[in-house]
Amino acid sequence: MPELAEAEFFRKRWTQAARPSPTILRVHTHDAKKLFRTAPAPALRAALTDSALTASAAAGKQILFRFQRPATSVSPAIDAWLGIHLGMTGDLSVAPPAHTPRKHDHLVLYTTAHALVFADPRLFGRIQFHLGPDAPLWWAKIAPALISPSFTVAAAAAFLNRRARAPIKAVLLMQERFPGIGNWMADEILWRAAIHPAQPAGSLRPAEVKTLWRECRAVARLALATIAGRGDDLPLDLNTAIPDTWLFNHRWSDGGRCPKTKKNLSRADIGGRTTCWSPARQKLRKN
DNA sequence: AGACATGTTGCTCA
DNA sequence: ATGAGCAACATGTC
Repeated sequence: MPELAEAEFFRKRWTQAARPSPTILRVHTHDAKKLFRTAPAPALRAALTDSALTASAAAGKQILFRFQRPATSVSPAIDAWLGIHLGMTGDLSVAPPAHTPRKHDHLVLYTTAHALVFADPRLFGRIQFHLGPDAPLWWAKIAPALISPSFTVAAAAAFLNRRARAPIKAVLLMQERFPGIGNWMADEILWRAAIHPAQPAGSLRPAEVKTLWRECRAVARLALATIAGRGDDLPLDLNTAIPDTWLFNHRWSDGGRCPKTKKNLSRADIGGRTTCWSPARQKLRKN
């Protein structure tokens, strides 16, 4: 599921649920080695048990939760960080405190009021774990957010030049410069910017690069405003949340019409992903 | 039955 | 060394 706005939605959902009773009484981990590759489950369980969820953040498609436990006469203080990447099918939900873990519930944190559930059927997600007063190194190295002042048109232009021969669609999916953009956001951005997804990144004119940069920021802002919500526990239904004036609800199957031109949309594999665009407004330019 | 899926990574080849 | 392209990962759904 998750691109940047959904990561923020899920972060809020867990954080909100933990607000009244932040202490984790019990931790369930499912035997999914793949998910816990860099996070030894026993150490994670030991650190999180009796700790309180005290802070959280989302960056790109990554989510980070901070857990703290003050020192007592019998145990030292704990400062632990839980990183979650939701992959393609990951989901953070909130269940009653008596929740019995289901087949794909790989991590469940129990408080007095709730069970915080991480489920992921396809196991493309990642769980990371870090001990210490500072956030982990991998978190600090995530590229600047699209909506931050550090995401400049110059930085975007330089990156496009470095990836000059790759289709612009593939370049927008690169997290090292466009954190949080996934398949549907990339298509939405290119559609709004009126740039053909197969256009080589290095062939964009300066005005097009600027438009692309502006639409990256606009779509990131709009997606956050439309999707991230307040973290309530209603199911996240993007088809309902996202207006039909976006490309989003028209892109999934053959036969869709462009909301701007009313002409037929095209679909093809570009940059290794199914891509949808409006030929009437996104023209491939041969140099 | 078969195609397809909102993601990443590790491998090849240029 | 760097970049481009692709298979692989694992499971559910249409």
